[in-house]
Amino acid sequence: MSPKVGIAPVRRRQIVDATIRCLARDGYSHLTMNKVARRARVSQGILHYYFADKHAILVAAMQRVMEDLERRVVQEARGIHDPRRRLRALIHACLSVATEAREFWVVFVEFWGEMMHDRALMEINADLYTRERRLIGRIVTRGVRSGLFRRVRPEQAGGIILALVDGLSLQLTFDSKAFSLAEASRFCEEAIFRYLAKK
Amino acid sequence: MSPKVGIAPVRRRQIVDATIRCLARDGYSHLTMNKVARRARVSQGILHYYFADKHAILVAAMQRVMEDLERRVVQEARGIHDPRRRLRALIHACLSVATEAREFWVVFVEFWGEMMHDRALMEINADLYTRERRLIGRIVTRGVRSGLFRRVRPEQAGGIILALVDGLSLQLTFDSKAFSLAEASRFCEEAIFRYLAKK
DNA sequence: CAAACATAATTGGTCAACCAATCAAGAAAA
DNA sequence: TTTTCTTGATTGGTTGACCAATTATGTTTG
Repeated sequence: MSPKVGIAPVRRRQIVDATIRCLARDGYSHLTMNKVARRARVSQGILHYYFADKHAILVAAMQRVMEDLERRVVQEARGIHDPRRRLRALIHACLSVATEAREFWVVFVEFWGEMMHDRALMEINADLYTRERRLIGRIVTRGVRSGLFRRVRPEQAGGIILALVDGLSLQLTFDSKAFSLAEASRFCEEAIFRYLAKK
Repeated sequence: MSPKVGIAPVRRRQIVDATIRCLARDGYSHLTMNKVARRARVSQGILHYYFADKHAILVAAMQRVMEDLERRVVQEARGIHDPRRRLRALIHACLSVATEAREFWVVFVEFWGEMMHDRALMEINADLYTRERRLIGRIVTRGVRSGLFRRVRPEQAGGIILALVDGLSLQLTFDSKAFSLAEASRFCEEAIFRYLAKK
């Protein structure tokens, strides 16, 4: 009645993974269905069996990239209770994505460019950032309650920290001579802790 | 001996402008020579008369976007002598690009995605950012000498401030419900002045 | 001054390559 | 056998690039 049970999600993942690898390798403007099919080791036809069209594949790819990035960040800061150390871990996790998980970061940045002309992609991204701001906001709130940080709006602090991390990641990526990951980490921590310092 | 002298730069500019408007309107992945030609009100053939290929047009377009952005920022902070006010003006200039000169900002972000796979574009961008870091660095140095700011590495401060501005511009662009330009300006100034504050 | 000339600028059409999407037909699992 | 999966060839359409022919604009010369 239902042959090859459970193959659908496997195939979908296979296709999305191949898409991400293609994007990382050749960029958005050189992405073709043929390349994706070859990299996923399936026929062209099957792409349209599992996805309505190219755009649907891109939406799924962006979803996976965002998901992966979020998991990476959440996981890195988990298990640490001291807000200062937790923030430090989170900053390091975010920044090291740009250098160590370059593939993912490249695709992430590429999506920013496309988002501007694609409501569906824009919303996926906006949701991620709202969650991230809140996540960071909660860490900061804890620090305020513990008397470590000055009183500050959690969402605002989240926005600032996220902005700083994104901006430094960008410079780290496309201008590698400017400063190293270690330096960027130090700068970032210093700026953030001064921002959060009590007087 | 040389008919229509001086028309070449005019045409080139015409073509590059049309390219930028196309990018702002439809995005990188939908950019075609035909669209550019139509928007520039010239024939398709002439594009290849003035530029070797599509890539050459894109390089010229990126150069113009970067140039324009830099001019805008430099101009805004000129004539102000107090380092604090100057920094404030610069921050506002950068952030308002994302909202008021949305077209330019959109194209700017689109180029980030393509840069990753294009050495020529990457270098144009790296040069701009080096100059911007130094520009900001000089303002900060002045503030240090005047005793307004704590002692800090100029290039590092430039990197931090630029990162914060870029990151906030991004959130401002693709998540307009998060905060307004005015709020972003305040957050940014607060964070930076706390970062530069003595003790 | 004007006719002949030289070269730059511009056009519109052509073309091979490539693209996303479709489909008929068959393979594989239940 | 029936249903789901999978293939690979095909389709109609688009793309960037190229080019021969034409036009516009100066220069030179008689």
